[in-house]
Amino acid sequence: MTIRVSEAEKNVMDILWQESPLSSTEVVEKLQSQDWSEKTVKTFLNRLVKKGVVTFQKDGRRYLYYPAIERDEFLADESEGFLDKVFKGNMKELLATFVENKQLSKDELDYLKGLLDDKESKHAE
Amino acid sequence: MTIRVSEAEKNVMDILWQESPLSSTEVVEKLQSQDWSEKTVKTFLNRLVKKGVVTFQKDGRRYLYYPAIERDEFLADESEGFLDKVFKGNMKELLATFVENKQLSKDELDYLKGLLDDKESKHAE
DNA sequence: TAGTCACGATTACAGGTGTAATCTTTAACT
DNA sequence: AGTTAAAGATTACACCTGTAATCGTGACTA
Repeated sequence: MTIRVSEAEKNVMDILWQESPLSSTEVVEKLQSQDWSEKTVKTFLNRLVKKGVVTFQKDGRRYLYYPAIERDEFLADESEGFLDKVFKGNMKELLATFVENKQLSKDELDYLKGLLDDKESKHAE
Repeated sequence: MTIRVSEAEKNVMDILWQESPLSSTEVVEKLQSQDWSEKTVKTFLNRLVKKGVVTFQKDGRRYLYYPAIERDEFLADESEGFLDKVFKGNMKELLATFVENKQLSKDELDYLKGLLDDKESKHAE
């Protein structure tokens, strides 16, 4: 089940998660900031299809691509892997690192507190 | 400055961060659970030295290895990269994903709240 | 002192990744 | 209908990674 999407490919997925289906040309356009050759982007689309994380429908001579996995599922998966690999599963240390090293805005702090309160109340149940 | 340590190599770093300096043989022993050949471990040590993240002192015919980078610095770096690459810098989404998907113990929740209170008070200053 | 052994250095090799260029096919234009 | 341009398919190629095996050398042993 472990999804294997490389870093560069991830940028392509992000585009498709934002909007789909898209033709390869459209994906290329939306990735202008990456400064990749059109060929490069098409290579990634191809690889993503082979990996089973992108599918397509034919539309005449071209394909319309769309993601075959959910963004949320993917993020959860990546996060789990990161926690395990970098922090050896130590959630407290991970959270501490993020909270310590990035100075969070008051907004972000409050948001996080809200999340925690939610969780805490579920514990109470 | 961006540190580049592969996943397998990271296991070696973890050993050295726990205790150093260590001879290659000692590192191999401490990595038994990984079920790697001794040769493999030595390859990693070599690569880590070439990457400049591990150094050594000679002790007769063998080397005593120790980390050349701080664990904290490394974790902060990796975390920053992860936030950017996977969550495109969206800290709130990252936090939500972790807090939602892993069920935190009451202990972890309290710990985290403590951190937040600390931070919040600094905001007030 | 000759042989062996253990250590680091060098080499190996397949699969993944970044980054394209070239090939093949076919829809579309003249 | 013939030509062309664009789309996807295939091929390229160097570097990184996982996973070792082999080489060269100096230290230790019989």
